[in-house]
Amino acid sequence: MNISIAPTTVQDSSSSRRGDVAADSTLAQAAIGRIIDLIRSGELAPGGIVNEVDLAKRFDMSRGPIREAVRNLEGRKLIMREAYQKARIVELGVEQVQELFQLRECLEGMACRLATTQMTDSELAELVESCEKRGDQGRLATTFTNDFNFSFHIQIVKKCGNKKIEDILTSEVYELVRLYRWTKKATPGRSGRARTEHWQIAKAMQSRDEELAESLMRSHIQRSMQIVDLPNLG
Amino acid sequence: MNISIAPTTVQDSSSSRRGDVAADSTLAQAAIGRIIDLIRSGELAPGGIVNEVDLAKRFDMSRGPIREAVRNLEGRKLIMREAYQKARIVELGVEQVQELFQLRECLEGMACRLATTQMTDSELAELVESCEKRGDQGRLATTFTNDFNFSFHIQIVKKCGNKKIEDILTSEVYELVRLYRWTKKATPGRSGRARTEHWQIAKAMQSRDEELAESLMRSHIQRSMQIVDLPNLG
DNA sequence: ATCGCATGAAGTGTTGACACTTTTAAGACG
DNA sequence: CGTCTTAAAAGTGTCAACACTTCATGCGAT
Repeated sequence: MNISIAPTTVQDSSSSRRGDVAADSTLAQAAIGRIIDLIRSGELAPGGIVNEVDLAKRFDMSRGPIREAVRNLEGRKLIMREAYQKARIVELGVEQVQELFQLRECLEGMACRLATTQMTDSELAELVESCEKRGDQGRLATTFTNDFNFSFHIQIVKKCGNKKIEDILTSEVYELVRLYRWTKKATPGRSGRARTEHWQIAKAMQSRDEELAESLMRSHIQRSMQIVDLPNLG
Repeated sequence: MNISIAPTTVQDSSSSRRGDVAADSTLAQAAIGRIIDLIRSGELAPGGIVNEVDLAKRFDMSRGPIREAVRNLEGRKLIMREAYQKARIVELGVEQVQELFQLRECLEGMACRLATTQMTDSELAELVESCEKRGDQGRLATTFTNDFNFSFHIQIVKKCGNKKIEDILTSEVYELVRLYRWTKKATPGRSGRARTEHWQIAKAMQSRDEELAESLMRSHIQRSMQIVDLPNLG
């Protein structure tokens, strides 16, 4: 069936299939997308080393485009490296994950506030509805099955009307958050509570209460961080 | 005397002089710094085209490192480009500058709140003092004389304890804000009012009032945006 | 046995040549 | 004259070879 997964990042996502659109016209661009795919699929885990030669061979291109791609990802702070040292996928310690969620909290809080004034009535109705009908997501058999929780947040962010905020969230923050998400499922009952919180936020937005919407979103994100336990790090 | 200007970005700043520290060990790294210098100095203005060959000749290196540098800056969203098209320094329209300030508002608001709990008493005392003694800055004869207004904000951001927020502000937001700052001076009386607002913020922080500090910082930034008038854009 | 040093291997950094795309400008044609 | 075609120029994209740095292995000396 091959459902193309809606990628958080609009431009540079999975390049693997679909050669029709000529979306990734240059190899470097394609490399960016494919490396991100590797990161999302977990093949390149946090702290994992990014070997230019390996990637070049695997993607069947020379090292030039690879280096450009790595530099780009480095600019987005998804990859870290120092001169002549192996590049690594960023690895976040406990405090750094907390920092990330603080960042997300204030950005998404603002996004939610803005979206509350920006979205149309019908869009909001749709948002509420999507919170009410349950169990309909997560059954797509893909690499990222646990993406569905994001869709709510992404819907809002995309409609906040502020491209800068949207950009930082989708191209930097979410990619990182995604890496530390998989343990979340372990906590039972969380999923249902999250859904309730989503519904409350949507309702606040529908009644055009910016203040409440932002506040709810912020505490929702705070709560969601407390669940993420970090297994392996110093 | 050669006062080295404290650069907003710690790592990748001016590489021009000081060959002792071997800070920019690779050419690509050096190129990043020098391009940023070019942007800050205004030689590469918003909308200006970034020519790889020119830069390569000017920096006396091959195009490889230049391309990597451009890719990095592209990742930071300071440079835009599409395949086979000339790369350009990002150019912001009116709405986009507003978006940028919204972003800055929520990030710095959060940073200010965090710094209020993080900074020591002596650091806060120093901050207040630096707001009270006036006319002592801006006399450094450099390319960026009007940087001094930033120093207040940077002091706070550096002490907020959240590296992610600090990073986004210094390596992405401030660079862009800087580009649209020079018209600000035109408004008379603004400078004094800004100083007053800085003092009020510092005072709120000193009395450890997070809520007030964040709120004051947010309105301070809102006000500072309203001053920036955009001369040339569609 | 351990420490230090040489030596190779693996990986990153840089380069100049070549291929492709876009833009510019000149010339042919209406 | 203006417009279309076309060829050169300018700029970007890619590659393969080479230089440099770091890491790993093993050898010999103490």
